[in-house]
Amino acid sequence: MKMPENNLLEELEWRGLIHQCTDQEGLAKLLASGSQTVYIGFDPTADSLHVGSMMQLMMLRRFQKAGHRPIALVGGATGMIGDPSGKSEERNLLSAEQLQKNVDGVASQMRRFLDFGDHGSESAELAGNNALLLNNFDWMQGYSYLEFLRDVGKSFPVGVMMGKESVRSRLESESGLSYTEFSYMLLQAYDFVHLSREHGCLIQAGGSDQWGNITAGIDLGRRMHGQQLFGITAPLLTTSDGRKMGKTESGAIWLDPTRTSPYQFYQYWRNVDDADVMRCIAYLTEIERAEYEELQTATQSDPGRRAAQNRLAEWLTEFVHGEEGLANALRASKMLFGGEIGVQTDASLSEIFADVPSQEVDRGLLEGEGYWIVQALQDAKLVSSGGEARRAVKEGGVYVNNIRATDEKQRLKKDDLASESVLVMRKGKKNYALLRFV
RNA sequence: GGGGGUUUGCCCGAGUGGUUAAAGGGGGCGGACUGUAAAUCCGUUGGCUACGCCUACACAGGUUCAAAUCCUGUAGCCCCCA
Repeated sequence: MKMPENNLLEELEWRGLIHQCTDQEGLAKLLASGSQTVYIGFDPTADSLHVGSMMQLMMLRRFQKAGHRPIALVGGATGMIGDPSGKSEERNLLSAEQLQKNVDGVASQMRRFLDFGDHGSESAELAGNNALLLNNFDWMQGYSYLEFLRDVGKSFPVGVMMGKESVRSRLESESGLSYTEFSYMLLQAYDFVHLSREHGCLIQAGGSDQWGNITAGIDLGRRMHGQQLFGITAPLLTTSDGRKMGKTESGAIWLDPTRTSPYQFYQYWRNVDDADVMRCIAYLTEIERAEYEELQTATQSDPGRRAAQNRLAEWLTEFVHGEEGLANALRASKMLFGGEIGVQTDASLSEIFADVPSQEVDRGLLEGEGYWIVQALQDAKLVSSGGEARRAVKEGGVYVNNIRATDEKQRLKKDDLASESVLVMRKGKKNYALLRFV
């Protein structure tokens, strides 16, 4: 068994990953005394993880690398209830089938972050500090309501529960709080106690929004078994103006390449604001302190180079999508940002423009007098009316195969194709659409 | 139940019989600048194969050569009296 390294907390500290900690000195002693077990819960609200959970997975990974054993707990049971923390409204309940699908999807993605050994199940528990993947549905499903109330509910003073931020804010809001969500805290608290008992897990980590739930678990552990448990939370990954990172107008950034392509993933990080980029590097990557400081200096002295953003995007894309994913993202980025298209093959265009929506149109349109550009823009769905198309051309915002079109009367012919059968239409800086002539 | 007011384009908000497809601002979209940024500046922002035509100012009808602008009715919002 690898001996734990002492500098884990130091590392978390310089990375700014310690937001709150129940007993940092005690925790430091505990971690120094030998390999510990730490857990973080993940909400299976979708069948893929997004960048929000990435931070938590990296946290577990950091523990594992330091010689501790991480438990990734997917909330098959708690997911059925819904955590009110940080939510302004009552959540819709997920169906059992959907939940199972989500648990499976999320579990497979975790393998990139954590070493589960050969099994990734409880049987691997004895093998060093292999990670464990547990589902709280397994121990909650058979727990009767009556028993639960006697064992767990008895140790929960309502006064304390009412004092929790997550409960208070919801009670003050219009939407209120259902009894179901009010009870959520008990379930998560019990998870911690269960894990401490069954797996010797004394530490729970999480985002700062989990503080209330974590401390509830610690209290419960003390009341039920006189056990001392530890909690540590990381700050939430927000932008400098206070919004959650990892969200775009079109939705969350997912780890699943079919939901968010490696190219989009790469682009997201490449475009992170200067004010946020160093925090992203600290929170999400394993870039070492020396390089971190170099990048910080580089960002200050020569922000235009965006050394930090590039490094961040490359590091994360490679970590999540592998070398090939990164290579594709880089290639596509180069071409989509002003690169000349020249003569290509259908195959290579399809690969480069994998994320670009495409429309099929009749090949015959290119014959005779040709395919009117205003029509082409509409067919490509880049504009919603002919007027808008004409305007776009007049404004100089239309490009065919990355060459600016200036004449709204222009007709496209076979010679304009970028490959055997594809035309690359673009409006503005980065709105692409492919037209496939079939 | 009685009286008064209000209703404008994606949003806010001018306009009170005739160059009004509707001032101004916000937002959006283009462009320039730049770092695939921010800020700034410029342009544009109903539809139509389009120097013209069509549809639009809550909805329906009316007056007029002509209405977002006047009249009537319907609906939404607001205020006052009971």
